[in-house]
Amino acid sequence: MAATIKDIARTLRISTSTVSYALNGGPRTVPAEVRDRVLETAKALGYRPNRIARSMITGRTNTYGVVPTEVSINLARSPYSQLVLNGILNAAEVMRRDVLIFTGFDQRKGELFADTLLDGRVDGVIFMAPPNENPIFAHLEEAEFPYVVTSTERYPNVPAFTCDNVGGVRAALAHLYELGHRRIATLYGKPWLDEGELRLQTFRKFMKDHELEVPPEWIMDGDFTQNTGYEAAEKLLSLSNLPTAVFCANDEMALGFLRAATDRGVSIPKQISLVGFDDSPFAFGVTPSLTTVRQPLEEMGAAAIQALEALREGQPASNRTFSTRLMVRATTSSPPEDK
Amino acid sequence: MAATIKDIARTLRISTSTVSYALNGGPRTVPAEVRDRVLETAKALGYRPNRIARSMITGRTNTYGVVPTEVSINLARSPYSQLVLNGILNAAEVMRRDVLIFTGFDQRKGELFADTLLDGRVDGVIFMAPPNENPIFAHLEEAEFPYVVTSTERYPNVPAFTCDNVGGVRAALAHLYELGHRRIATLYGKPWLDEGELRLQTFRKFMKDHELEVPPEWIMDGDFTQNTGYEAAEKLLSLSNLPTAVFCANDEMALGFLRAATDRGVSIPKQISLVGFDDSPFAFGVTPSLTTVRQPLEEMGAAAIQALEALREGQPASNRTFSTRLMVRATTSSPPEDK
DNA sequence: ATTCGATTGAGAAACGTTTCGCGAAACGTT
DNA sequence: AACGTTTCGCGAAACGTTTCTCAATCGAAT
Repeated sequence: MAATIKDIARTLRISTSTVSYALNGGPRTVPAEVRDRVLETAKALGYRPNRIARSMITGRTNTYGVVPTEVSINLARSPYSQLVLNGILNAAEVMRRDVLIFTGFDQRKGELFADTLLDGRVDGVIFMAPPNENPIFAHLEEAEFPYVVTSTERYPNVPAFTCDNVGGVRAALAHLYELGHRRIATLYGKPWLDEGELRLQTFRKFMKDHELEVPPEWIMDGDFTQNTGYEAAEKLLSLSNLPTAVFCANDEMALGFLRAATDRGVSIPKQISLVGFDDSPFAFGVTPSLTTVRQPLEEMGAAAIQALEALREGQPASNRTFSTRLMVRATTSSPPEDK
Repeated sequence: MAATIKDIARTLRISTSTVSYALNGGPRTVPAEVRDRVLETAKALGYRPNRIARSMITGRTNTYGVVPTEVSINLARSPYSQLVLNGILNAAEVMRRDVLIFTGFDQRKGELFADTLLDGRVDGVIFMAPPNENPIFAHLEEAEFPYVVTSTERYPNVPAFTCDNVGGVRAALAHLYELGHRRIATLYGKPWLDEGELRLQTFRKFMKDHELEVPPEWIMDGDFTQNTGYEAAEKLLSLSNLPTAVFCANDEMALGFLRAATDRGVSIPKQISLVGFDDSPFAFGVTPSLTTVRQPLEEMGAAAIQALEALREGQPASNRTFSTRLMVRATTSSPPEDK
């Protein structure tokens, strides 16, 4: 049905190689007159190059893969993934690349998923916030397949695009400390993502450095969703021994916390100050607007795909840690006077 | 480097066809003993099937394309796209398909973009909220390439996945009317997306049927982003002649409106009631939480990709209009007594 | 024993490109 | 006129599969 390069060749009674050269301005030159005739017939026949066939030869597809992982799987509920993906897509657009989203990372594990990634459809792959341990990486390594990750530093030899977690958490806690808070709780992300753990460690270190006590029930875990933020808040707010501030490892959990507090008539920030992490798009729009640590997620996504491009050109791609910025808004203030 | 089917054949001194049959449980049977040996050697050699080569023959890729368009291009700022895409991805996951996101729809117009879509990488394509007129569709039509659209009914022969716009708008307006509102303004989406226009038409019809006057300055247009909602609100709120309610064609614009009102000290809903459209994830979380018309965007995305699958099996895929549901929340109340 | 059908295997064509090797023609230089 | 150098064009190999055709082997039924 669809016209091929052979059809053009046959119509013009010339060889397919000549057609190919003409069409591509290929490695060989073709007299202008012939080239024009080829272009003309191509148009007349409605010829469209078949990228699959080309890929067979060149081994290139001009397409990069993205693997959403457990953390980021539910795109709609994860501003993190939305922003990173958006950064990837916008950068891909200017690079004139397309983006293949692989599904089923969690279903088809290890070897099987490696088969999918390595089946020739993409030139490289980005893992968005991959979990700490997964057999897949060993397979990619072995096949010398280009890949990068965001938001984890767990894989030493892999180009990683992360934010300055330590600096970000410190800035948030220093802000609370300066406001006068001494009783600070935290809601961290479960440690299957090492950023969650890293933020918790930094929290612990900060508290220790400032000689502040943290009762164990003030250290709560969640899975980065609003729901777990809500649940954690309910548990925390029923304690007799309340903190005056809470630091959440991401904005979604902070938002859940905020909702729970509002539902229970606990005033934020009058009774409890709240800090999030990410600076999701809604952090500003929420009432009261959320104090949070901004990480440049779109830039990180863009850097990730640009790194793949560099890798593909044979250049070494290096890690990059983006700096964070504390966005002070309306959910933080001095702690209540009494007590 | 990578092992191929030929390597297996050579190692075992059998033909490639036998290997292929063994590997696929192919169209022909292979004695169990041979099959086991093939599978074993495949594993030993680290063989991975090359899907590109397979696609060349079968003409299938098990991948569907998604084209974000002008309206939805900025994934991160468009809850609409996020939800539809999420629906697509989740459905794709259970169908064991992957999703290729095409970039550059607006840069490379018409013919050129058709080349990209038809280059063999995908079995069909979903246009998320495509604009009213675009030459691309004629090309796809001509190539008999499977495609579907969401949120437009402009293309009569194309399977479309939309919501019941007329019913949704009517429900929203009827709600306001019952609360006692008679002075209602609207912020509609620019008519390059026909849903914007459709919602405006329905608004006009409703107002006419109920013999309500609408001064022209109460009919404002936006481009479905928060910013235009904010700007429209600023303009509207500086009028001497204020409505008591505003219907926005999507939640983003409603949110922008809400922010502008808050900034100006105009109380929602006491002074002005506000209704949105979509029921984005944040509509519930915002303060005051937004009254809005819910459309099942994730279901629509899932239906779209399932329709492609049906199309591919040769079954005719039909249009589908999803019903909407009015979510009454805190931005609507009776109009102020005075005046 | 002979025939028939089913099973098994080999070989090769096909998918649509890109690009290499080779020869012929054209050109300019001595 | 002989030579080297470009330019031009053709044919064919290659990429890694799937699947067709054909032939050979094997059982079982006549």
